[in-house]
Amino acid sequence: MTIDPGSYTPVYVQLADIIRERIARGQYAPGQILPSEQQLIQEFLVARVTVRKALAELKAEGLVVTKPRQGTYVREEADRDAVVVEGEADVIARMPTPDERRKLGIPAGVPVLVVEREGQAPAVLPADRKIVRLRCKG
Amino acid sequence: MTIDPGSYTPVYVQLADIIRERIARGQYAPGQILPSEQQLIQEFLVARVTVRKALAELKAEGLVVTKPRQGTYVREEADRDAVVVEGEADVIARMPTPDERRKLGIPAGVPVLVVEREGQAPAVLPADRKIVRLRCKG
DNA sequence: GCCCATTTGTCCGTATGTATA
DNA sequence: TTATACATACGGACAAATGGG
Repeated sequence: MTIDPGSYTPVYVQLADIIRERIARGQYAPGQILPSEQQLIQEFLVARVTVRKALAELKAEGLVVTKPRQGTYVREEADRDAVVVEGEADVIARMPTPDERRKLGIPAGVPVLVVEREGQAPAVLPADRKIVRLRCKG
Repeated sequence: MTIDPGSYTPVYVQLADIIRERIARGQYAPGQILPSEQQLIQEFLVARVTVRKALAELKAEGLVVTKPRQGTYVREEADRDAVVVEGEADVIARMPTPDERRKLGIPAGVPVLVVEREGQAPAVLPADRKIVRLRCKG
């Protein structure tokens, strides 16, 4: 897997694809730190902005998280608690507002689940830690 | 609402906040085109990267979409079809893979809903056009 | 149909700040 | 203290497609 600067596919997309593939293969495992931006620059011979753009893609996908002045890590899947819904409900998903991100501690690239039930205020759940489970009585 | 370069809040965050506010107030309405990057550069006296970073934030939030060589538009909320699920099911949300984005035509900043049912392949639904409606038989 | 200005996309270089190890 | 690492922000350049006249 290598980068072709002459390709019509942007370099940062090619780079993101390569890193995504390495994560998928387990070469970079969950919780593990990725090579630093400098190391990626040297390995693939691209500019820093290009590396950062590739990493930004992976962040937006929720695949990695970056800790300032430490590094970029493969996101670990947390165990997700089930929020049990009995009866009727509508469930939507969307990206959180900045306020919701702060209050719920939601990292970049993670959506929220919104559960709407008759006569109740909508519940906003961080999708990396919650799932909605429908159960019927009987 | 103006930009303070001396603030500890990054300029691009301040700019994103301002534009988000204008969208919320309806100054920029759904479907409407935002000022071009050049216009934003001149209005707020910042560099182009800064404008682009602010717009990237709003894209990641699903608030705007950009059409290459045309402009950046306030995303219009489409009517969402209800996918009715009866019986037991788990519903999760996550960002789509690049493959899923292509196949389902999902814009940036829009998650997918995944419905998992016993003995069935998971259903992957674009969250900007679908909602999951949970129902119990009876 | 053709030309041209506009607009976003991509890519590079450089500099400074600041927290971490 | 020093080196490392990411974050922010400035600058410039070229490509490619759209849209208006």
